[in-house]
Amino acid sequence: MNSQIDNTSKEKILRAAIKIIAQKGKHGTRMDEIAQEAGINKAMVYYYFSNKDNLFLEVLKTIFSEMYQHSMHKISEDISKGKGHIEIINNSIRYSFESYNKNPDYTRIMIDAISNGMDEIPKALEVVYNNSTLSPVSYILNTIEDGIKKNIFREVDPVQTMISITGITFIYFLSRNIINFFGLNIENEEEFINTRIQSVIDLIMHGMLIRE
Amino acid sequence: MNSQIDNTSKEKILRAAIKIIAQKGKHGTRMDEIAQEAGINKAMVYYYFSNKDNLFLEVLKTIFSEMYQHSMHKISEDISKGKGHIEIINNSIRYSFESYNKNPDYTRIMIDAISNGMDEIPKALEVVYNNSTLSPVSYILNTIEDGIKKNIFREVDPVQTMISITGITFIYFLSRNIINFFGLNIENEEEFINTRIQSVIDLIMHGMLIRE
DNA sequence: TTAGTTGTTAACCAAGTGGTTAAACTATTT
DNA sequence: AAATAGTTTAACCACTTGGTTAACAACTAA
Repeated sequence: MNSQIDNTSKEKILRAAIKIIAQKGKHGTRMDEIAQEAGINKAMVYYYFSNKDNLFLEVLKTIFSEMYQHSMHKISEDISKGKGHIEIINNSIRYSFESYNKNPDYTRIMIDAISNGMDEIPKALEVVYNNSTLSPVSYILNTIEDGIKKNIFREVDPVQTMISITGITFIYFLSRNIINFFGLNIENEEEFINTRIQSVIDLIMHGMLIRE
Repeated sequence: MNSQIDNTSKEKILRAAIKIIAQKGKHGTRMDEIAQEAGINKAMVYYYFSNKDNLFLEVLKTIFSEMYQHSMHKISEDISKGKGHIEIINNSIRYSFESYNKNPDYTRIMIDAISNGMDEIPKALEVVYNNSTLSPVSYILNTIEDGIKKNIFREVDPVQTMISITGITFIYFLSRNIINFFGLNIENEEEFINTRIQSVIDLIMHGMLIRE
């Protein structure tokens, strides 16, 4: 109902929870600390979110749906503009980078939830997927499949390629904190990410495109 | 000193800790639970490992050094056998898959530690790196660089490519527990991993090799 | 004005939680 | 056999933690 700045207590708690959970993980996070970060009494957290598990579920729902919507919006815009297969794939890589980079807290929580195969994930994804059968994943998959039919891409396995693209875009944000062990010393991160995007697109396109 | 079955209390605690920490993360793990899993009194955990932080550090050291040694051994064997650039890269991808697949507990703890950029990581890596300046990473890097000079590989950025290879091999083990959201329903995992390895090598090689 | 609903707080509690201790038990050394 | 050092345990403790409660304020509706 309140699409204003939404500075309600509930929203403040949610934002505080995201911040703390990103730092310390679900188990490492204390309800008291969330309340403190939000600047309100701990009882309020229970008033609005019942318990820790439920709060965590709401956090996941928020994260998945926000990230989903960001990618979904941009990709479907490209498709409706009639952009070509190559550009759609390349842009989807860019959008993923944007998304992960813009929301490091979201990314951290996602990694944690995914790698631990948390039970909450299916529930969180329900919210995201229940309105449409379409998703960024299905868009990319269709683009790859169609690109193969039209002799733009080699006969790669679309699902495997999809997984590979996800991994190749995800890895930097997963290992951001220890990236120096790759022998890197990143001074300007924005610049680094741009060269990384170029390098990823270069590798994937040479990997997928038909040789002439 | 004891390279036997090493069924000492200390070793039992370490193995129990790895198992529990993989399941519940560092913060979610209770010292009591580790003791119970190891079948000994909790005080023994403190006797051998002082405190939780130190136990966790020892766990990380064990994991990193075991995984490091496995890859290191296999890659340097290939190099000393005089294998070619392409085969070295392809095999290193296979070895990573083997490593991650054989030790899911290790992989989970690694992901957790890396994504949270834990302070213990540098300390844990010291143990691994202090004896030699060589590492699996440096071997791959050198192979890529040399392959470019010899006109086998395209003029890719070696470090970026190294990161990409890491991501592409890692992603399945990161998302293993929610892989069905990619539209997959894996019945025979061993078989799946083999097709995944093939697909990864195919994509990377087409991405790297010079076109003729 | 008043009665109900919603939002907020300080104080509280039972169940853990990491960590300790003192005593006992078991090799090993002299 | 006695002293020494290493290993193991039950019981303990101070403190934290998720969750509750009862009273109170503030807004809303009649």
